[in-house]
Amino acid sequence: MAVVTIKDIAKAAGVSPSTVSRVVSNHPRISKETSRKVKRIMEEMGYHPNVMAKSLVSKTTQTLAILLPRPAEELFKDFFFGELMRGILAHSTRAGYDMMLAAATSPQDEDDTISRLVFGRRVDGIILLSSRVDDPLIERLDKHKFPTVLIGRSEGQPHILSVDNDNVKAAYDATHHLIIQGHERIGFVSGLPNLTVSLDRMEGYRKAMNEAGLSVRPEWIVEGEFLQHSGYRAMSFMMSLPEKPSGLVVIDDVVGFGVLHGLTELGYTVPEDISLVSFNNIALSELATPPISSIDIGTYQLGYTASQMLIRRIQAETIHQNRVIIPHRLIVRDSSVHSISKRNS
Amino acid sequence: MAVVTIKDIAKAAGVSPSTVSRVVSNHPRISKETSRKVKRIMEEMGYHPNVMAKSLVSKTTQTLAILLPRPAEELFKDFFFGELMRGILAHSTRAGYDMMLAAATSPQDEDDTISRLVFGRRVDGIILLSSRVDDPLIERLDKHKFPTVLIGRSEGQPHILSVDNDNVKAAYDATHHLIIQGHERIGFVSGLPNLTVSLDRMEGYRKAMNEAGLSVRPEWIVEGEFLQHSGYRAMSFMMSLPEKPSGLVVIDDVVGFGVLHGLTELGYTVPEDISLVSFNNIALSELATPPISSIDIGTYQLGYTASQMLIRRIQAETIHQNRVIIPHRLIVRDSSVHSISKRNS
DNA sequence: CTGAAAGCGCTTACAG
DNA sequence: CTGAAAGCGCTTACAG
Repeated sequence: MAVVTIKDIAKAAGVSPSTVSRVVSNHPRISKETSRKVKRIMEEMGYHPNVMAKSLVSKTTQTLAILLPRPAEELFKDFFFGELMRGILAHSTRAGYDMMLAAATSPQDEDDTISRLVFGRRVDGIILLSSRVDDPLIERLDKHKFPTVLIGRSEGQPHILSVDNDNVKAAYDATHHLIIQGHERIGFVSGLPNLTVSLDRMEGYRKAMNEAGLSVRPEWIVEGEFLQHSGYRAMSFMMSLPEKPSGLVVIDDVVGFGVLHGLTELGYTVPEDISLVSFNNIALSELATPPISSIDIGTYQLGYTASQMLIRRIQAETIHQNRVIIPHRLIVRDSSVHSISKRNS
Repeated sequence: MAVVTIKDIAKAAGVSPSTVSRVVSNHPRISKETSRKVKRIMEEMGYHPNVMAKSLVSKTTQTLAILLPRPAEELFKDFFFGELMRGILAHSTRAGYDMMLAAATSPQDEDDTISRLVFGRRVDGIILLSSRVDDPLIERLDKHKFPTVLIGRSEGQPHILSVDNDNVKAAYDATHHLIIQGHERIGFVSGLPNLTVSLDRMEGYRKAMNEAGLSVRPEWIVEGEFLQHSGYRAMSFMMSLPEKPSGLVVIDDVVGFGVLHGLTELGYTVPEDISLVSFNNIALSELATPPISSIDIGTYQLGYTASQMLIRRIQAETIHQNRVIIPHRLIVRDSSVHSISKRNS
């Protein structure tokens, strides 16, 4: 590729590089005539401004980064992630920002990545996915006042920008839904215990159970990862108990798929034997057999809003709320309700 | 954030900026002592090299871009994409490259994005997803000899680097599998006709049908998008025909989910009434009811290999094959086989 | 309305 | 082993 610089254009147009630069940035005090001529020459010679050089002087990169949580490998297996990306990209593209995807394989690696991207001034802001309890990273970014938006929540840094759901309430609603269907033995298939989302949903589950005066057996609570695999395992464990739950709240639809598959395989019927509600409402939940009841957490909105807040912050606009809660709603499907007429049974 | 530059370090260490630069890049002819001292001071002052400045002089960015096909919005709805990204990121991260995600909303926008990223020298190479027939973009990149890898194939530029499946053979295999199960009326639910993957799979389908002496009715071929929605629509159309197919080859698992759901809803049984094979083998395919037979196209490998080829190309290493074909294999599940004992029927 | 000059933060022959 | 100088491609006060 031939590299055409601003100097080449200047020479060809018989003006100074300063003038070319002003034409490129549509500076107001440039004569129409000069502007037209320079633009024509840029076109002819195939000029494209060097983004790096521009960044260096403007000290801005027009780029954001999404930092994938450590086990990025796993993350992508959860389909929830794609929807989140859609939301983030929709807004950032519109606002003229490029998006960088940074995967970190180890904590050490994560530190290096942050150093490179953030302190190396490669990006203007960063979106953090999946908040862990006591995440040192959040503290580090916060201390340096680097524009950051967290999807989730952080206990240590209450003033950090964040977008989240009310996960306590969401889990409460899911559990309550099973309770009013008459279930008394309700289990909870959770995610990794170091994720705030796991803690919050657990809390909502317990709260609903307590309020209803139902007891929570420790063996009805199983932790795992966000993989169908985990759902399968959790299910086989619970179904081996002398006193089995009759309803399950499951941390994620993919895990829910695993649970459902396992139950079917063991000959149980959903919802007759076991009722099921999970979270995230991924596109395939409604296509499961039976369709899975799920808490829609507004995944796309979550991403869109995160991008919006981050860009506002970068552009030093006033931000009215440091913490935005995206509303959730329970989508009731056949996996949790007997009374809905089964179409093919 | 306080900005510490190489000059600050130089001053504090009592050496020249050149020396600091050499320490940073582990230049061999720097005394152990100087190196140690400078490193200590960098640590103390919190020095991080400015990536933009480095790029400007080195003319390399250590960054790749993935250009999302135009309707990126849709793409993310297909779960296949996440797996592809996993593969791409796994390798690129390992090789020390950052990844940029570029979404283009319109053709115009796509051009601007390319100009900015490629000609603005913001990235060192680019991975193109989803090859369309006669894609002008491929030609443009190829003409400028910009390091590019295409996931898919391009008729116009046979020498461009590409990673692909043998989609003709894959569809042949899928169709043949139905044929040896005794099906004679087999339909094909395709994707958008401007994608090479749609064309190739269609060809394989026709080929298998022809070889077996089976006729292909035009109404048994339906085109749509890669969404469950499309599967649903295709299915209702075909099931309204006087002569319905008894087997279906479906371009994508997500579409397959839609087909399956629709069939179940209409009271058909799979595979007894209709047998089904689709492509991509996404994680949830095996959890469908019944589990969906699918051609595993090695999605992760596809991404991994693309990244590998691109980085080799950038680093000017010898590339033995311009075009790499990732092998596929048919995963037979209950959706296409009567004889497998149904666990719960 | 336009140009000359300085500078963004780094690297790298060229000398020594 | 180390430094001074030039330069990567751009922008932006400062003059005029």
